[in-house]
Amino acid sequence: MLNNETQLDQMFHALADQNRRALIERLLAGPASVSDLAAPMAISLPAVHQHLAVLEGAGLIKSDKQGRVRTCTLDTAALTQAEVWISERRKLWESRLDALGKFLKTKEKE
Amino acid sequence: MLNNETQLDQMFHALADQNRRALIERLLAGPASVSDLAAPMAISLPAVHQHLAVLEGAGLIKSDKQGRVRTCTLDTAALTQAEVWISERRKLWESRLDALGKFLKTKEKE
DNA sequence: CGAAAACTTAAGCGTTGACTTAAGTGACGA
DNA sequence: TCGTCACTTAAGTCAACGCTTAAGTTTTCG
Repeated sequence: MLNNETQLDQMFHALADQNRRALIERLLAGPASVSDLAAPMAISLPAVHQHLAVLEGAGLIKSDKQGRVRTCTLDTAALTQAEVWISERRKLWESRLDALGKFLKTKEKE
Repeated sequence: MLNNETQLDQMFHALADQNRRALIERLLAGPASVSDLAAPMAISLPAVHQHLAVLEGAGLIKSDKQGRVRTCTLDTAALTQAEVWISERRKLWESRLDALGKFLKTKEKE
């Protein structure tokens, strides 16, 4: 398994592109083939293929080829990892702010 | 204000770098000056400066210069936005999987 | 068999990113 | 006042990105 940091790098990098987020958005409606995914997009099919490779590398989607059709599906395990990273830090910071607020209130009384 | 999409692009892009995440991690312990932030890092001070600019552009930190010292602070408003984007999609997908699971169970009974 | 479908690979091109070193700028402090 | 500190700006390098067009490959179907 890959290093955790590298994992996060790939994940956030994958999410930092509108076209890739659009692909995720489309996949929320259910699995789709590469051409289905490419159809509504303004870019070429090879470009979509490359985006899908990035998403799959980041663990955000899985895909399976049957015959000549590759079907892509969302996989939220990775998404959850990103969400956890963010929420842990947000919470830590917010509790720190709370503590600071209380400290300042205590100070006021003096 | 910037386009929401662009906002997410900047945010996720900012998070997709270990050095920048390390800076965030350090700032969780409280505000710090640019040199404080640069000290434990393996890169040059101008490089840190550039990372801070990216973080600030994404709204992840705020900074204020007093005299010759710039003090940086975390700002989780942006973090929350990223977290919301992710969690909305994860939930949507998971509820879709649940629905699918129920559907398949119903099928089994037939 | 042979053509068309559905990718997939390759090569190339212009842009952006993550650094670096060197050279500023403005604020302290002796 | 003058050197030092704490950045800040500039310029340049090298690799990674996102995209394109062109040329494969493998299935499928008439």
